[in-house]
Amino acid sequence: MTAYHAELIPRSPFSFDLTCQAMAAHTGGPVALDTYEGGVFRRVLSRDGRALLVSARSEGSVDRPRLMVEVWGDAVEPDDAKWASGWIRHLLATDEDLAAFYDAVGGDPTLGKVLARLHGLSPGRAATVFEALVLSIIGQQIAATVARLIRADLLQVYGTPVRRDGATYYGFPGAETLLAAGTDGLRKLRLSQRKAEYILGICEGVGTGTLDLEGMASLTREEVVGRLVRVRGIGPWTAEWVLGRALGRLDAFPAGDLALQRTLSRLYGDGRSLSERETADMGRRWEGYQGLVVTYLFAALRLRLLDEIQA
DNA sequence: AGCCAGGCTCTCG
DNA sequence: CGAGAGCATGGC
Repeated sequence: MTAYHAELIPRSPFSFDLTCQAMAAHTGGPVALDTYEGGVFRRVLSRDGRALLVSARSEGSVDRPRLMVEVWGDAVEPDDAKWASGWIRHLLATDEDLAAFYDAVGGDPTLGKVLARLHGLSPGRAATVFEALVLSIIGQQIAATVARLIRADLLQVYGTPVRRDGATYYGFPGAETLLAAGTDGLRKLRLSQRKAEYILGICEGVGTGTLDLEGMASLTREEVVGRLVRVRGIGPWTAEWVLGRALGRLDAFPAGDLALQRTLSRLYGDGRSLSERETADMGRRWEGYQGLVVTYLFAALRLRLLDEIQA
């Protein structure tokens, strides 16, 4: 096995550490899709039927960011390094203009403190819409800890394993694989009957071509949400979540999200829990950047920064 | 033990 | 329209 490398220069400011931590939080667990250990971000992706391990580490700083990307695996070719670099740019959203975001919303004193603590955090993305969708459906309603356990089983049972230095990394299973797993296979992962049906329905649509998920990148926000919500199992929360997580839309805003409602209530409300409508109204304060605000609030929540910010 | 989790569909008024 | 039941499972 050999490896090839490529350099990648993100737009400044860019915090490799914060961005990778957030990625790992979204898809992590006992077995993770995006892993971040010892300063190395790793992810298994397929190219022409070859499962390759793509990794990145930082060789710069937040203000002078520079990443070294590596691609490793069977039958890897020099040309794969550029391909891997393109994926890291997508996954870690390395060319997002964070400075413009800070200018636009930094005037808000409460939010300003969050931005300062998370300077350079970029809104990382899922590799595909399909992946974001399946993971979102798994995460619907259930506690985050339970979702992590189910994700781990999904990867271990149906993912594409790549072994390196005694560790195993998993690529996300394709629609055909999950389709073959069937209802029984998915239920064994502790998914409800309905969630299994939702996921299989999506796999079927992807397989037959009636559901073009990856083509949604070129559509407007309204078009994407409109089409997604028509799919069984996808409601407003999932559609907005996928819009932000996979398509990188900075204005995606899952107003129905319980954790988001609680967080906004804590920071801006009177402690009373916010309704979905009130949450959506509040999102308009940050028109155009609501999704990025959500990224920052959830990161602050995970890192337990809200207590000190509130005080 | 019972209630709730980073929702959605279906049913019923 | 809006409201309510049911879903699976692990934590508290």
